[in-house]
Amino acid sequence: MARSETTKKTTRIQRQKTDIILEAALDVFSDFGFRGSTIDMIANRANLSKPNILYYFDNKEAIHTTLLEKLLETWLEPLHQLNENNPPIEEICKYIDQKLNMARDFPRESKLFANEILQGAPHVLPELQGSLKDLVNEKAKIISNWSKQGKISNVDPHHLFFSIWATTQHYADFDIQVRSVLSNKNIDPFETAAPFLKKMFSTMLKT
Amino acid sequence: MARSETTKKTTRIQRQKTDIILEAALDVFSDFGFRGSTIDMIANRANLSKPNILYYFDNKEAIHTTLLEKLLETWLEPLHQLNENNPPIEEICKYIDQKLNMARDFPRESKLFANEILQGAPHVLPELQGSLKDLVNEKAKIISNWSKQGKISNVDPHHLFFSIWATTQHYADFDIQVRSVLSNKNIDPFETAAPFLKKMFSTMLKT
DNA sequence: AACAATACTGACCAAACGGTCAAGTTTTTT
DNA sequence: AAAAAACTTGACCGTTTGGTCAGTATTGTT
Repeated sequence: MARSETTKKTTRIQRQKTDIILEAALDVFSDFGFRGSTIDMIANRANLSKPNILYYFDNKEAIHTTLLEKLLETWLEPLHQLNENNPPIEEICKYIDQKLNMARDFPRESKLFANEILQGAPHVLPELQGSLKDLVNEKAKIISNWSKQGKISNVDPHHLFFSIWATTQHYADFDIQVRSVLSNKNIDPFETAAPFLKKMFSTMLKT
Repeated sequence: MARSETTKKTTRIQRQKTDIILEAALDVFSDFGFRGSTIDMIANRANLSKPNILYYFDNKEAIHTTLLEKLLETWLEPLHQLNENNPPIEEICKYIDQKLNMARDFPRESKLFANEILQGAPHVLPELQGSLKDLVNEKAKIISNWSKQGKISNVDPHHLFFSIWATTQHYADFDIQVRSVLSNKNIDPFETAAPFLKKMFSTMLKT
């Protein structure tokens, strides 16, 4: 147990330093993956000593786990908002916008998550099979209902979600490839991706 | 330089052992990433001793680089085949099929590539900015021409490619997530993904 | 001011890891 | 069959890395 956890009350310094460490760790982990990152790298980035890092976190994995837990909450939030009673295509487009904005504004979180899934989700597999699966199945029913009611075309709801995740997160996770391929470096990939994706998905969903 | 490289002729044993090592290394690297893999892990998987591995390859990075080079060739092959003179939507669907089959049949290669790009493409950045960019731009012109000729709708060719890559590779790279979310474990994600994706892209491209 | 609680660090340790090498074994060549 | 070439490995080395700890400094409390 980290020494700081032995005290009951969380002090001002504990909150500050914990935040600084997590911020630095997100930088490092998202760039180099879990195994590619060292506590020293995190310490340097945070301007703290290595033992000081370990004063606040039990070990390297505890930092990683804390980041992943925080991430999962915010990651699923947009999907929670999908509302059956609003116009279907508007709702889907809103979801796409939110996911794409997250890829743009939180690329480190996206990469951290991608790294975790690529390695077989060693830390978050239970969550995938639990809360994520439940949430997706719940929202998949909404899509199915819309289809049955003739409000949108007939599509496999799961593959619809997979495609939205894949296409939006791609701009964060494969950023280096996207920017390498685009000849005109002044174009912001995210700005041009938004209308493209919304057009693609809404065209498919139109009856 | 690896001792085996000092000899001019490549012997039977050299070819055999090199293949065995690369096969084992692909297993390991795709599962744990470059930094997460050790030469010992590769040696165990290959049923060889660590020094024996290093008899055939200078160092760990040389194994990795060899794998990436082999990978890039086959990875780009399907795009090379995109032919301006065939029916556009058929050609795109054929490309989607090929990419999806590669994700299904070579998931390790897909993960290896994803890992490399996620970390900022430290080993293949020149290729991304060179041959990949050139190839994509060449094929993007074909898409543009089809659009101008009214054969397909107006779409951004680059984002079209990004979306095809993202959606097809997603089934290999995020396999664990896909399977976690799907409630019916008997469904093969790849089988149901194929018609979904072909429908999505062809609907968007129809004029 | 004095005391206690919290925060911090230099020095250190053990394990893991990439890589080397001398010496031995197997295969190929003559 | 003998010599040469190619192949293999146990033992070893230096570095990196995760983590510990005793002691010091800072902050908060009375």
